[in-house]
Amino acid sequence: MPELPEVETTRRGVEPHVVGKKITEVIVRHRGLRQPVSETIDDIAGHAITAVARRAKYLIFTLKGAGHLLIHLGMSGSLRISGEAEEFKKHDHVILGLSSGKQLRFHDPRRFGIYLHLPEGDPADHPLLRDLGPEPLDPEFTTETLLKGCAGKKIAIKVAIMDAKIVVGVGNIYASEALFRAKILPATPAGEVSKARLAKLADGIREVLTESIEQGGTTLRDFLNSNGEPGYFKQRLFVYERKDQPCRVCGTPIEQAVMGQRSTYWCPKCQK
DNA sequence: CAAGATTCCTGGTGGC
DNA sequence: TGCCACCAGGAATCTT
Repeated sequence: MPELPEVETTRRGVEPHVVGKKITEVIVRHRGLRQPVSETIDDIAGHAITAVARRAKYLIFTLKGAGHLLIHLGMSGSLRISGEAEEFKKHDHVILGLSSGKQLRFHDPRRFGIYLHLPEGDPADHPLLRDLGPEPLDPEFTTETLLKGCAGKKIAIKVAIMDAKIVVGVGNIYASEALFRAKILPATPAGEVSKARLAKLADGIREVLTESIEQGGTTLRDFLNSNGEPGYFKQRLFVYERKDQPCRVCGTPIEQAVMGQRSTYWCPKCQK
């Protein structure tokens, strides 16, 4: 489900409810995520949450005196603040009771998510984070880094910008959207896109992610923020899931094909 | 190596 | 209405 804007929306929604609060209780209702929920997860009870950060599509909770929590929402995960009296939903897998009396619930029907406790060390050194590429909204993401990532590559540019070693956070929706904004056909081999066009693409990636965050992310089917509300960026999508519908710029029907095993959308007139 | 395919899992949708 | 095939915001791990 969630790409960078949805994860950032979640971070911003959750942060004010958890920072400064102590974890009073840990309830694990289903351990079987993409990796099993950490065996040491119960040890975080009694410790306060001091910060909530994001790296790529991961959320990192800093726990005073108990290391960090590393959470990934996978394809269908969400974090929600709820009252302790609220009944558990079917796929509420991990619940943290907070000193405010509220709860932070991790809900994930498909269980592709990750919920790990890192008792010690710098989370940036964890194998899941260690080899990640640049953050698209940080200054380290430049035309040069994108050029370096694409150099010599025969894979479609659309597949390349979804590769977390080249740039993180760009998932299937925003890959198509960024290419539309940069007027680049998604099937173009990554190594054949000129530096000038990669500069446009870097701009497109930054713009589409920033605008989506401002709108609270994209709700296609089931994404809800930490308050249970949808994101409003869907109405601003130019191509994603708009096969055969008229291009919002030129009216030409939007085309669709599978690239890198994922549905890809583009306008055959606006994009070259 | 790079590139492509498969895998984990549940739920919603559309065709018959 | 039921059944079934197919598809879905990710990404590690296979095979080719």
